[in-house]
Amino acid sequence: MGRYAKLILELINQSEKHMTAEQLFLELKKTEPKVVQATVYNNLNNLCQKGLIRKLSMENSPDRYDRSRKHDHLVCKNCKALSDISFEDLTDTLEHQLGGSILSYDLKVFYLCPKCRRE
Amino acid sequence: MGRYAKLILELINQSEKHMTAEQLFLELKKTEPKVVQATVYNNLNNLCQKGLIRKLSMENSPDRYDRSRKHDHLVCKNCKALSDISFEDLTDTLEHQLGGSILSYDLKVFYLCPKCRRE
DNA sequence: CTAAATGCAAACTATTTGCAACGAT
DNA sequence: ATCGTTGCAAATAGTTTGCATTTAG
Repeated sequence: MGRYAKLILELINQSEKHMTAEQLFLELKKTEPKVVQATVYNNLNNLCQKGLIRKLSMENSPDRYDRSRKHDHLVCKNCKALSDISFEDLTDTLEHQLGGSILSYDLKVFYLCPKCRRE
Repeated sequence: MGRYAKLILELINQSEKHMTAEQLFLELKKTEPKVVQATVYNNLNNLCQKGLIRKLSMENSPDRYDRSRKHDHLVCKNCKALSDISFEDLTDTLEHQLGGSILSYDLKVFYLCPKCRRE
């Protein structure tokens, strides 16, 4: 695994931020001024393929990257703020209802974050 | 509501296909040869805003459009085929676990479709 | 008559690709 | 020497925007 791949993986694992490729690039550039965007994109794709990180497709905004550990997401409908949350595992329930086995699932729960609720 | 908006809405409501903007454009063009892509995009955005249709953000592929009626999605991890499904409503469970109210949720369940399972 | 809808071209954002150079094994 | 990694520039895909024109109420 390349130098940048390691650093990018650390950035993703050490932050709660769900950064976009652009944000990761800017962050990485602070310590690695020579890095270019394409390298970040390439590394992100490699890491996804290896299952080391997870890509989150968002509506009307660039993809964000997240740890690969299984968990769900809470998304503020208003400001789009994204936070990790672990709801009870639904695999059994879903498999039972489907009548077959599933590989995984992606659950985004929309709500109004405390800040937006006060408006 | 404009002429094209109505037709696009019908296309989405009458098909199970979860078409992309491009596919909808091509479909619409069969009967309305003068329509251009930008118009389709504009109408799709309008319809989304009015809550008449739903946009599905997919990983590594263009957005797809779907009926707005609440339901979940089954996605084949292999061929990306997408089908509608209604799992039992989770709102109460999620609200209970979250300890607060939610607006909605988006659930994508990944599996291998019958065709891909045979390989 | 007016506001909304459309066509068209250009702009834009996010991302990918090709290729040459580099670096570590 | 070889192969994966990087930088760079150009290309691409998907989508949006500005503006003049047309259409419908």
